Amino acid sequence: MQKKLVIVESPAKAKTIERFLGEGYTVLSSKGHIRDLKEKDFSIDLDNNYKPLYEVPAEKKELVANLKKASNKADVVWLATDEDREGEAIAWHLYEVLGLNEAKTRRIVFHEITKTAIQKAIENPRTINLNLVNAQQARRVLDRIVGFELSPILWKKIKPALSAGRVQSVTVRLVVEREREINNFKTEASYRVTALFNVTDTTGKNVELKSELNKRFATKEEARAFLEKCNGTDFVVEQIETKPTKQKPAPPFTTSTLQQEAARKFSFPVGLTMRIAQKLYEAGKITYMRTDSVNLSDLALSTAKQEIITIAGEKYHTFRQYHTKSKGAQEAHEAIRPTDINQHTIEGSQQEKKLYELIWKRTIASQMSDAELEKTVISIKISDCTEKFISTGETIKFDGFLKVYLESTDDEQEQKSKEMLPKLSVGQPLELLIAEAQERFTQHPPRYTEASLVRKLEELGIGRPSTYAPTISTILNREYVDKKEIENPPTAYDLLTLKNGKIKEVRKEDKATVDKGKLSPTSIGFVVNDFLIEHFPDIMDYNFTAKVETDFDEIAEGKIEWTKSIDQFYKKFHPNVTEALENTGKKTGERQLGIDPKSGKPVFVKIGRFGAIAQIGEKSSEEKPRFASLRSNQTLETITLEEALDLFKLPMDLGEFENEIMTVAVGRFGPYVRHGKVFVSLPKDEDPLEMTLEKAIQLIKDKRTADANRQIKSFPAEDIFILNGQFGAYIAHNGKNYKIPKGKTPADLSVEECLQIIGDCEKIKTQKTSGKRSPRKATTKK
DNA sequence: CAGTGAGCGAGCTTCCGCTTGACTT
Repeated sequence: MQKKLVIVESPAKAKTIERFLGEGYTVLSSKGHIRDLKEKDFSIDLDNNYKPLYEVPAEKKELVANLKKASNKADVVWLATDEDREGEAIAWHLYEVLGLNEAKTRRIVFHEITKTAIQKAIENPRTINLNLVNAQQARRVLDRIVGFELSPILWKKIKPALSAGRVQSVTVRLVVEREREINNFKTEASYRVTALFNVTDTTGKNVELKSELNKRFATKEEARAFLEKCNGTDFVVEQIETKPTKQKPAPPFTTSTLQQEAARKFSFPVGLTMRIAQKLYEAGKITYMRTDSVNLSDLALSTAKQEIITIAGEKYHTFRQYHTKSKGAQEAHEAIRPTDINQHTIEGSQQEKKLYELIWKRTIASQMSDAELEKTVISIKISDCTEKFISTGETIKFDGFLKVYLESTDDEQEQKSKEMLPKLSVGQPLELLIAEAQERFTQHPPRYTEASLVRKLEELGIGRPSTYAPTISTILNREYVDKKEIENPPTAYDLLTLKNGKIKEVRKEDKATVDKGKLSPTSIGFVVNDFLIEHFPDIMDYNFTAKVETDFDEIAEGKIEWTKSIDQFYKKFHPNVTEALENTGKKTGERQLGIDPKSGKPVFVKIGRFGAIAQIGEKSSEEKPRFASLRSNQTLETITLEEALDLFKLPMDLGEFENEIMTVAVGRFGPYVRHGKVFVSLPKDEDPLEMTLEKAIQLIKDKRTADANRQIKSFPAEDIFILNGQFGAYIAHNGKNYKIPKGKTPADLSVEECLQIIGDCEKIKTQKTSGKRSPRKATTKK
């Protein structure tokens, strides 16, 4: 019997497919790319027409060896990698590295994992599309050129270990430009007028009606004048308009919409959403989670239909086929959906359950009928006024998909109440109970969240489903952007109230709010961004990716050679690199804030070796300048002279406690109090400049009790301590930490048992390290 | 882990897209 080998990208997919194919077939996976440009080397031969120098990375050697063994034994090898640029390239690398030949190799693709789809694919093989492979090589080489030529410029001109790239740098740009919009935003005040009426409805009952004026007033005087006009005048129902509207369900999830909705509904960071989705995928609960497609398989469409009819009835079902709108989508997979649509819930962690149910609801809702609504607008005429009061209401005539699921919105404005309005008739009078004119302020555009930034990237066609979450991690790890709580101070506003014929004015205050999980640029982020925009405007253009994608498409269609396309790019790009290296000095983002009133010396802020610093005095002067690091919530761009001068008040002596001096200062890990050799971090909301001796003593005392509780048991003679740590109890000995095996009660351990555990751990460690090293050495020898 | 920013130089850092583990005391 013939031996048949199928290679796919994902192990989970391999398992499923093996089940469908049955006897005679072995299905293995490549786990993504098996070969790439060398990790730490430019690896593009510029003297040899951009020839890429590929290597199998160390961690893939074993896997490749196993694939080679299997393919040598096989009579036929099907390369079933994804149907997109990257998938085609993986197939080609497999072909090359495994030493396959045309006679025994078949290239197949499928977009859904069903028995019929797979069998059909097996029956319709093709050969590897080298044009598509070359489009991928162009993509890969371009990204390497951009990343590995730009990053070193930043190391020289700004700070070591920074990075730049086609995707990450424009991502940072989005955050930087939004922050500047916010900084330049001028809030404007206006007066919003609302009214509460008493009215008799068509059944003769007395009811209340809320209404809002169709105009806002720019000044308090105008608002007051209007309320005076309202006082004692007549109000009449002028018009009642009802119109039916429809609401459509949202399409099934793609990676980016899943990330957005999990963020809105559960506040999940995008990385968490992906980790949970990966678990669900590996357990066979959902289809592939890195996709840009909204397409559902025929099987999914028909089971969804049955399910909807069972749970809600025939009229709730509407057959819908969705089409991807996002730029550069490659649609190698289905939308994200439950593999088994009959299953409404699953077993698993709370987070897994939540995410699964969200996916289930979204999938089901996407095949349900439109919701039918009726919108009612009542306009109220005010005697002798051109302005009108307007009441709007909405009622659901048929819930349709709303029975299951409603997509959330990012809109932070208060949701307008969608209540039912009373039945009234045109011409009837209303009695005004209260009218209020409230001062409102325009809001600056919102900072991006992880998820809203991903949405923007997708909109611009920048990045891919597999890179959205990692890109966010990169710009956070490089400290170009910060995810932190941003406090909005309380805002005071004026409120005019007309009641019982009198107008009263009060000053009120909205509570302070805290923005959580919002992204804002750091000082480094600002400086790197400005440098790149100045010298590499083409790369930093939001349309750069879209432009190169059209080149890649032409390569894929065989219209142009990939090396020619890269050459055109490089000939323009590289001179910019040389120019930036040769003709620019250090870029520090230096800014003079003013003069220090004490010394009369100038005060600067700039990027130093370890980040943003403030500086008093100049280097050239006789006296050395003084330096102080900026706090994590300050940036070069926004810090004021006063705030900068405050930084120099630290470290500050607080006084003595137990014959030791106490100081307060700000270190690498934030503000702290020091007492001799003991350090204690300040609580989050505590301002170091407000620190007193009393508060500092309390902090030290608190730390002492915490330390005492930390210790479960100790054998000082043997230098063994059983301590409570972040991840539970552990043993500390000779400067090292050891895990306590499961099933042991930490408090009951004896010295002997502890020594036993320490001995065992040491043994395992040496085994692990030697075991890992030997095969690697063996492979490198070959 | 709780500074640092004199200057020099060696040696290091870096991209995007595919994929899944190993692993926290």
